[in-house]
Amino acid sequence: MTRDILRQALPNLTDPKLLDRLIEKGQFLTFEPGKTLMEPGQFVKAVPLVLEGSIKIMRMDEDGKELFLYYLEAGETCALSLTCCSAARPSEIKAVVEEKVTVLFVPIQVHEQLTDEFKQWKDFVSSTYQHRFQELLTVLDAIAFKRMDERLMNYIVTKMKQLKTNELHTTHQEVANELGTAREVISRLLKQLEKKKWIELGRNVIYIRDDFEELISK
Amino acid sequence: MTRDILRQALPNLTDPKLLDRLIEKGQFLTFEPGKTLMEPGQFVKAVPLVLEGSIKIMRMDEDGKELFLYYLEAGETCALSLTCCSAARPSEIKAVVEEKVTVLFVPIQVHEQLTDEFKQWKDFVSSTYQHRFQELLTVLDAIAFKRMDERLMNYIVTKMKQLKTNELHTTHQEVANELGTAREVISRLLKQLEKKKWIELGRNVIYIRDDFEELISK
DNA sequence: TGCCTACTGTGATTTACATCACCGAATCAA
DNA sequence: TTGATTCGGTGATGTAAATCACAGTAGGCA
Repeated sequence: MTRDILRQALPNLTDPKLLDRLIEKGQFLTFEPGKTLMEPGQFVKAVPLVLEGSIKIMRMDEDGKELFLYYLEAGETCALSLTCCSAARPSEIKAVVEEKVTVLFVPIQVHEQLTDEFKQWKDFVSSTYQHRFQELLTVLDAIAFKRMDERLMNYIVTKMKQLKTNELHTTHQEVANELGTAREVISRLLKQLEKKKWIELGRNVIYIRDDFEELISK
Repeated sequence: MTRDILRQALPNLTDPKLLDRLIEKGQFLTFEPGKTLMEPGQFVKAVPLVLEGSIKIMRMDEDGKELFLYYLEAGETCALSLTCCSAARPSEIKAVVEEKVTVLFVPIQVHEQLTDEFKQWKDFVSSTYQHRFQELLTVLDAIAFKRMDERLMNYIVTKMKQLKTNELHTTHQEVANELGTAREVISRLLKQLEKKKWIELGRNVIYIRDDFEELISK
């Protein structure tokens, strides 16, 4: 039942009236991995609430270069959608499904009513802003102050945790895109990690040692 | 009268009850240029509302390198303060007075009451988040996708507009700090701009041609 | 007046990363 | 099966920026 999915994904939203409204006014949709949900320039007319799975959010520059920002996971919503809809501005980001997702789309007008009527919703939105702000600052730090090898290692850890696995099924090209660099750079850095025996490389797959996170933090 | 200052700085806050509360519960303070209002690690216990003047907000990394994020100007508040207080986390940024400021500090509990009680305040906070989000994304783009010469030119334009002058009284070192780079880099890039006759350099001062902005945008 | 310090200019060298060029190996599709 | 395509490896070279080194100069102040 949809109500249970909502409860599970959003334990902080307990008010039955709020849940009723979300179920009544929102639209439940599911998407397969790889599906692009949002591209720069598109207008946002609903706030997406992720109930299951995850969505990858990226920033893009004029000539198509991209940069990974963060994941939206179950129970989260997109601060950028919130800002874009409210300001009636086109999206500044690209959103691609990472793991099969169930999303509840809440129309922007409904979202605004809910903000006025339900403290729980207001707090949820506010904590979303806070969370995303923190994440943006982390990305900023990485780009401004860290070298690519460190960023790559952090990327691997993030992906491992997010997908709960220590085999990443991806290509060097894809990793390079998400870190906003060139394929060769990633290939070379991965090779270095392999030489240190911290990972093993296969075609379309990176096997990561269980103690990878401890290794990099020292 | 303080009420008039508030009205002028914040034309969107018209509700007399809201203004009364701000005046009654908030604390008005002024600071001189150069004064550091916030450093990383400090805790925030009040939301600062800038009424006059401006404050420079910077991100810092572990070894003290800094990076200019944005200015807080009259009528604005700091989204990071909002997130830090609410989450009771230490500040992640440094705030330095740029032009003599008058600030109204609103204690965090009062801010939270106001959010519940006054739609105008809620909207103000929400639009602050949106605005800052945009600005953070702009900074992110600059660092991720632009070269230093372009960033320097944008920096000059921003400063010119913000201080409403075409003479910047500053040192190359200071500019370098704010852009997170080395003094020599800035000196060389400024020299290039001088060779192109877009600016003139003096000791502690950069004179900028009136049509600088048009020049760089072509 | 003269010294000291802060600011600026500039060469030389190093570094991280980007770009180019190309190769072989794995995989897919006809 | 074979030809094409995608993926990964790696050298060579280019480039923005960081770092080092040092010298000249303007102002502050003793």
